[in-house]
Amino acid sequence: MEDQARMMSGLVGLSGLSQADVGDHDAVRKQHSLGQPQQDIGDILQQIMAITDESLDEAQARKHALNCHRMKPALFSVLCEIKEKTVLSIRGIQDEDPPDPQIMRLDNMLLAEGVSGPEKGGASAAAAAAAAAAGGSPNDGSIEHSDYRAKLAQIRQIYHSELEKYEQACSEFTNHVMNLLREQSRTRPISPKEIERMVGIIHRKFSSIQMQLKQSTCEAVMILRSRFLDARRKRRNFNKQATEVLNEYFYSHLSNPYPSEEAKEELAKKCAITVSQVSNWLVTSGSGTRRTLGSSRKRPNLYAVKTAVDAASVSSQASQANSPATPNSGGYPAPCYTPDGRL
DNA sequence: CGACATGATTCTAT
DNA sequence: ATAGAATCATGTCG
Repeated sequence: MEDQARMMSGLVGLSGLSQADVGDHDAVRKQHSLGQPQQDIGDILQQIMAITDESLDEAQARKHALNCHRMKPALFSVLCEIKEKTVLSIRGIQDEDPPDPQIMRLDNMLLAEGVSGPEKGGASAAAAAAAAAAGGSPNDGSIEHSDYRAKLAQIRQIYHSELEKYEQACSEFTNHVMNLLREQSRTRPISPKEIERMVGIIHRKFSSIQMQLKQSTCEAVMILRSRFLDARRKRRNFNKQATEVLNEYFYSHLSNPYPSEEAKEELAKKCAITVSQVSNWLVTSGSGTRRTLGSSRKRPNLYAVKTAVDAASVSSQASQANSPATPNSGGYPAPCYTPDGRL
């Protein structure tokens, strides 16, 4: 409202009309009806004030008429002048746009999971999957892994296509608004700064959509993880050779079944399993052995291992040892089952 | 299909 | 913090 008053006074100065003349609409109309040329300004103002009450078509026609009006450039420059002053006052309140911490968290997670960021799956993942499918042992978990990768790639793809859609929509809308503002800037003063600010506002509005997208993607990844990487659900028995190696180690180190990291790595490599699997195995087997002698729950097959170890000591090839599924009907060698006579 | 085997995880006592 | 026990969940075999 105050702007309007200032605008009026600006125009007054421009056109030479007195303040009283502009303020008094009846007087303006009277003067207009008298056909005095200076009354154009008052007339324009009237039309501008009334434009919002008109229908779209009418307004459009009126706009065009006003645009062609001979006083338009003068009016426009005054508006610009006024705008220049008012813009200075709003300049301070905007600017800072700290990145949303929530978005940052989501971004970090997506990056960590390999959903966003550089394409690192791609060919190598496909190759790994192919290798796993072709020759991988069914027990080494690589099939699950490749399955996981495939699903992750799927999520990744959906995420990117959605993000693309989002970005397209956002830029389309931004462009639309910018064009609108540019077009309007022919009739009212709009500084580039203002357009920039509007773009910022639009982006902020859109970022909530982006957040939703990222959030649901994160959720999908979490669900996928819990389903696929929870090895308990995807337990696979180790292959024969692996259990043999582990058993052999276990019984030759019964006195101290806590291998160093290097030793575990060695075992893991031999058995084609992970180090943590080796640890797990030792934990379960150890407690199982101590716990189950005499119970129905047999952990490592002592008889088989003993023979395996014996055989290994002769031929250094434990492969021809009795199968680990050796009959337990014969029972365990009872309390003194350790090769080194302990326990 | 049910019982057992077994790798992984969680709980507990030290 | 850690070892060991208990438990869980899935695999395997008859």
